[in-house]
Amino acid sequence: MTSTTVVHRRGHQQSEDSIGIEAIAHFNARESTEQFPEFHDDAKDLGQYQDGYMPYGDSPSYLHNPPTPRSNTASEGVRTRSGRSTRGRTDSPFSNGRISKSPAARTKKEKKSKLDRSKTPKLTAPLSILTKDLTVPCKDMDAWVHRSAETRRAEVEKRNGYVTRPMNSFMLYRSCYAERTKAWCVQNNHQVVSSVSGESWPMEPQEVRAQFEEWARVERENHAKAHPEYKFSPSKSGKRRKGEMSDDEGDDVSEIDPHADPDGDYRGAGGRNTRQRRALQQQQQQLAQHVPMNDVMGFSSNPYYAQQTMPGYDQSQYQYVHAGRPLPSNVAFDANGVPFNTDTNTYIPQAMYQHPQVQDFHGMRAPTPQQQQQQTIGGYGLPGGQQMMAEESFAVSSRTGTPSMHQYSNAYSQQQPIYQQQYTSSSNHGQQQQQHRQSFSQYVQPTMDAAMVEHQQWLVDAAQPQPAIDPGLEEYAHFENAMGDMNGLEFIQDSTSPMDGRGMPSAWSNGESLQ
DNA sequence: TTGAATGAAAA
DNA sequence: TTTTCATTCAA
Repeated sequence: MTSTTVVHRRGHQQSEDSIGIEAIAHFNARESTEQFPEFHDDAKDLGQYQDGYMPYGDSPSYLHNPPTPRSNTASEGVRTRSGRSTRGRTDSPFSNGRISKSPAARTKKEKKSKLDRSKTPKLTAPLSILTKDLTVPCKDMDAWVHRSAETRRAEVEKRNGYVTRPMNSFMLYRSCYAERTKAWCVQNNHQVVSSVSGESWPMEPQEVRAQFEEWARVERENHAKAHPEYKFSPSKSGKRRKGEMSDDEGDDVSEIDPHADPDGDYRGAGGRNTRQRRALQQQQQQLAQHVPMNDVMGFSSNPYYAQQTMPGYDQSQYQYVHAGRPLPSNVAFDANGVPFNTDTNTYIPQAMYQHPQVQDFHGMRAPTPQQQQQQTIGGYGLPGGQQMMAEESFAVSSRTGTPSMHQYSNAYSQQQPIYQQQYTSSSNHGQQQQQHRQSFSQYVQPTMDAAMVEHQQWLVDAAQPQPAIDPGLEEYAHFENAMGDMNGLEFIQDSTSPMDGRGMPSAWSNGESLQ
């Protein structure tokens, strides 16, 4: 059975994709869910194109070569390490600035998200925010992409000579937040990480994505330097195209399957040369020092972060949920409002979160964006590229009149560009800045509350056993007899005291320790 | 999971 | 020829 994915032209339902976001979009949701299907694809491409492209478009200082936008890649002759630029197809010399909509401009492909969404939390905000206060660190991607050629070659050695592809922006992003995502989801499942990352990625503010795209560019570059001869050559093992005959050549080229665990740290393939491996591990450990993302990238200058230091915001949230911010997904609260992990039935260690910036309540001095930037980006001792990037992003965002339709069906994103504009443009005027910040807070406030409610609801739902059928329904009563104890729902109702409830629904028994 | 790149079908 | 599409593969 070939796993053919039928291409439904009609955007019959993007639900699977954007539904997570949709759930958040209290603002848009009410209107029509219909608007998405048709516009989704186009809007996506356009939006992405702009978003991905513009931050670099004007970049005077950093490589003239913008990273490729999205689907329509390589519009600028991207120099791939393969030497041969992508001029095979999309790189038509003609398509100057124009995305040709030709014959059957189709959605690239229906994606089959094979992940059971019920096991993953719906994101109400990007991971950079949701996991902001987790003590679990982000990976230091800057150090990662700047690995020396020696290190890179050593890695290859470790893989029996297999040269892996450089990570693209999303993979870097995913990697950066993997641990945090696991912590937040309280699951150690790479599929969940992928899914959550994928949902979060389009919600990330431009600065963040631009930063990862920049890192991806650096990664490609350094990868090329380390492996000049490398050329991506995917195996053709896949099924043939339409009319292709299926005859010979079914040879699978892949004899080396260097990877197995998609998520984790690579575990040595051949396990040879222990000494070398060990040295490498040390190297890697040094390189992969963990540094909080906010500090690394100055993301705290982002409105998202700024807003979380708002007294009003924190206060209300703090009152609402004791942690004062979105919590990991498998969190529920006991009768006293103390958070505990529904997965393990244990209380959540305090260390899991920084405590809300209570000091901000009183002192309430959120650093200005400039301060943040200088502290974080400038102080990080980078080649300066990042600082540029940040500035560019701001500049760009200020001329981005319209947020891309697709990616933001939620209130955050729709507001963000607008706010950024004000936020940035007023950076020289303390008063205005204050004012804007305030207004942003006011605007976002209800959103965040809604998000919290949403999340709370999710937590509650998630904490329930999975029986998919509301016991309250009469219909269920009928089925109950018919189905008997088939589902073994016995333990359901002892939710009175969640703490002593032994059996957790299988859905939560993801097992797998957190390393 | 997204994105970069490939090879081949389709226009 | 150029554009579109299905695939592979990075973790």
